[in-house]
Amino acid sequence: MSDVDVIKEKIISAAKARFGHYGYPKTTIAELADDCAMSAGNIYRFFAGKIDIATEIARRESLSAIKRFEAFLDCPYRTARRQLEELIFAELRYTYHLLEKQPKVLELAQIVISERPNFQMERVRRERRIITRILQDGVKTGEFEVENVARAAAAIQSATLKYRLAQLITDQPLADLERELREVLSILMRGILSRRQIETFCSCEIPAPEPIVVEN
Amino acid sequence: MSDVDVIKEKIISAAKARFGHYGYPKTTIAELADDCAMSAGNIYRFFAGKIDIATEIARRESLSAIKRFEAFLDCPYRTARRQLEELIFAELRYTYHLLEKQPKVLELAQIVISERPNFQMERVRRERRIITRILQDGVKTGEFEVENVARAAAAIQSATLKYRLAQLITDQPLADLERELREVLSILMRGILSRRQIETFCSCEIPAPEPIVVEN
DNA sequence: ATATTGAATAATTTATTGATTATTCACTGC
DNA sequence: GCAGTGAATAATCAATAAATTATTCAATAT
Repeated sequence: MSDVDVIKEKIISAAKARFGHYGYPKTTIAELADDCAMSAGNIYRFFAGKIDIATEIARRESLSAIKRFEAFLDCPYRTARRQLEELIFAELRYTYHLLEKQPKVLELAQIVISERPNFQMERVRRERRIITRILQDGVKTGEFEVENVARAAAAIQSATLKYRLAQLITDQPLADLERELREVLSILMRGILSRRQIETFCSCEIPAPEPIVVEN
Repeated sequence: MSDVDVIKEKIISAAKARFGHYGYPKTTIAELADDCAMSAGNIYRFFAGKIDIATEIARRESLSAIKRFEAFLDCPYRTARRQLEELIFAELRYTYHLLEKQPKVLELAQIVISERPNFQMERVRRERRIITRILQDGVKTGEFEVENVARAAAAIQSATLKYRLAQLITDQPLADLERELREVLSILMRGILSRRQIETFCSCEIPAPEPIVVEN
């Protein structure tokens, strides 16, 4: 890690702490500079602007979440179906808890999105790639049967959108959302499972709630 | 219609015109009163407050839209599936065009929702009732096969949420959204059709785009 | 040279004020 | 008594000023 990178990390780290505690607007560049024992002006040798620090933090949070979800690809579940269900449930629970326990994260996300409109695109694409991968596996083993994997992945992503933005759309409690998602997935799964699989269809492969710890 | 109701209508009518043209915030009670040839204070004998006039207008718009969609229940489509598909597509197109052509409607809706948080509840419930009805019909004729009609209706409503709030969630053009919805519905339908129906499944029952005129 | 500073400037936010507007209500006319 | 008024009050909004903050950059230190 280069010198520059070390200092960047120091700034990011100070910003994480302050943005998380006081929020983005209440944090000043001068404070971050103080935390890093440097002058305000010097911050600009490492980041083009305040919003870019926030964007970098959001990017990392987003990447770490995605990485967490990508882990489901290596998880040896019995079925692709189970894998897909676990993935979407994990997303619901993870983001729900994150936004509930760390309200400043939501604020930061909203600010970054409004200033950098295509920030979300990367995350959406990455998430879709995970879904695509699972679908491909399922198709290969004959578990799933879809005309076009890419389009099906997009459809599944859209159909479960509510459970990734839960708190922005509704004030239903988590248990409610989980019950609903269970039903949505049940129908979606039935919609992509192969005829062979449908014969033995049951709607209960979906995992029960379990506590999730939100990392910092 | 009582005297009071007549005057209420006059106020509503003036408000519709002004809210639609200048927007809610730029319209004053004094102007509405003028339009109705009465004093500002007198408005309050008919409505508890400015926001209540807006709420009544929004409620009517919402009811008229729902009524329009309820008409699909009487429409003699070949299949319940087709009926459901037509319904959701109609909702997408209708609200998309409404919000696109009459931006003040969106503004009004957002204001009403923020001031009267459970305003949407009635609409959501009514819409779900339509879906439920179609599902019931389909189950009766053996076209659909679902464990629990009410829960399935809720699931279908959630899974297609994006297409009822399109402009609030994405900036995709209508054609894009229609293509996506086609795929979502294709999967959902496959997920609720009975085994018998699945045998002859095709993914093309969904109607092609057609222009929709937004009423006032 | 390169890294850093801190004062200067530009942009934003906050506070303050003065309108404007929503809402109430004592009063008027029927 | 009921419908309606309009002046009085409360609440909100818009404009301005004041203060703070982001950003730049000439000067300084390493």
